[in-house]
Amino acid sequence: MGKKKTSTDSSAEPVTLKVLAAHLKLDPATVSVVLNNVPGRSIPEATRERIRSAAQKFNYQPSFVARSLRNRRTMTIGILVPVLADGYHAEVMTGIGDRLLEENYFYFIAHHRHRADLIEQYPRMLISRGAEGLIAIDTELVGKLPLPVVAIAGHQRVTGVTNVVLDHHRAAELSLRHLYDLGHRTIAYMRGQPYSSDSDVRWRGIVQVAKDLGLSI
Amino acid sequence: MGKKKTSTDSSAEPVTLKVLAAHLKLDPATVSVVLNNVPGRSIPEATRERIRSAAQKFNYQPSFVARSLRNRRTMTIGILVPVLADGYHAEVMTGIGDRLLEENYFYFIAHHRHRADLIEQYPRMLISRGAEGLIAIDTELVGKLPLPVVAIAGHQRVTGVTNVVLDHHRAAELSLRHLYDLGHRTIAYMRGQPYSSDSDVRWRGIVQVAKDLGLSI
DNA sequence: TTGAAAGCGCTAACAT
DNA sequence: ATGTTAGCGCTTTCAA
Repeated sequence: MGKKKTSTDSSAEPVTLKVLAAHLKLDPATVSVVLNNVPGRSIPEATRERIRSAAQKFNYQPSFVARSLRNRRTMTIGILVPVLADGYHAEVMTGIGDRLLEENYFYFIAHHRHRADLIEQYPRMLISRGAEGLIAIDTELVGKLPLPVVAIAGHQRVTGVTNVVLDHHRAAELSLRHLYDLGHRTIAYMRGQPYSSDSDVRWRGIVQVAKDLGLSI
Repeated sequence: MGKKKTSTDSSAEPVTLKVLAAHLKLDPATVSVVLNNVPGRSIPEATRERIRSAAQKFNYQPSFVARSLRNRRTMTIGILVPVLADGYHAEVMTGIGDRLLEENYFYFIAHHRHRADLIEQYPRMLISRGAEGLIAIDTELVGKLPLPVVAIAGHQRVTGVTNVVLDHHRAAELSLRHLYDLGHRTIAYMRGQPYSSDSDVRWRGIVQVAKDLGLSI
């Protein structure tokens, strides 16, 4: 094991597109094009192979932040939840997380312990961090946010029932619309527990909106 | 409420530093300097106030991705966990999350359900996403990663005990070192449950390394 | 078949 | 007291 290296390899300078391209004596753009399989570009298979194996060899990992900045897509969702250690919420999060990871999304989780200041602060932070959508679990968001929000109420208050109906339809609208905009056409919905007060109305909202969008559930 | 606006405000073009500066007839750099309270720059309080109130008025939210790219700091940690719906792990995550959020860190969580392919894949994805460190809860990572890793084993296997000791010291080293590098000097450590097999050795590792670094716990 | 240029939004040096 | 320049790492026209 030659050279000096810290025990964490933290000395290794990251291999960017640029260094990779320099090593290949090609332009970063070309490398990018190949690695991303951009269609409609004629590049000989030989070159492609050269590039791919170099990427492999140097263990090139594209920078998601750079890509996000350029593409204006972060593939990131923000999740708001009162506490993490709640069985029901954890199940919901699991379901959400599964779908998200499958779709190459990651998510930030922020738990607020019902502190009003945090409930107001975190959404902004999540937005600032590039969240493309918010999922609020058992969390009453204040004000309208400039991005799609899905509200999942675990312990629905009895008061404000009228809003609940609205919220559910709205949530369905927002969530499905968002996924729709992302190009998804087949969407799984985890129906709530039968004993949960809002499962039913939420389900109806989903079905209704799905029909409007011509989606299959 | 004039103009047309969608119900989600999704039509609103994001207010960047540039548009803010343009509106103020100042340079983006100047605005940035003021909003970030960069020391050692003489800018009249009047101008500062103008900038600040404009930022407020337009609800300017700095782009974390742009900032991350520029500063090479993402303020993001990756957390690996088998499943979310586990009481003990949830508690650990809560503690971690609390500290992280306090320190303005956010975290990605990836749950792998012990699937080997995911355990190998997720760390790369997290790194690619800019995670500055990884916390592996009850997760046996494969190979050395190019970033600080803290391993927290919930269900410690009886075999491989020798590694456990090493791992704990290493974890302590890595985690504390990482926080140390970030400038932290006072660090809270959540000691494990007394009945957990590895609480003790882990604690000793922490204490030892902390002493080496001259940290207070 | 490949490269050059521009720019996402931000900030740190270096002018003015 | 403020502006200009450059560049983080990437991708997308558009040129060669």
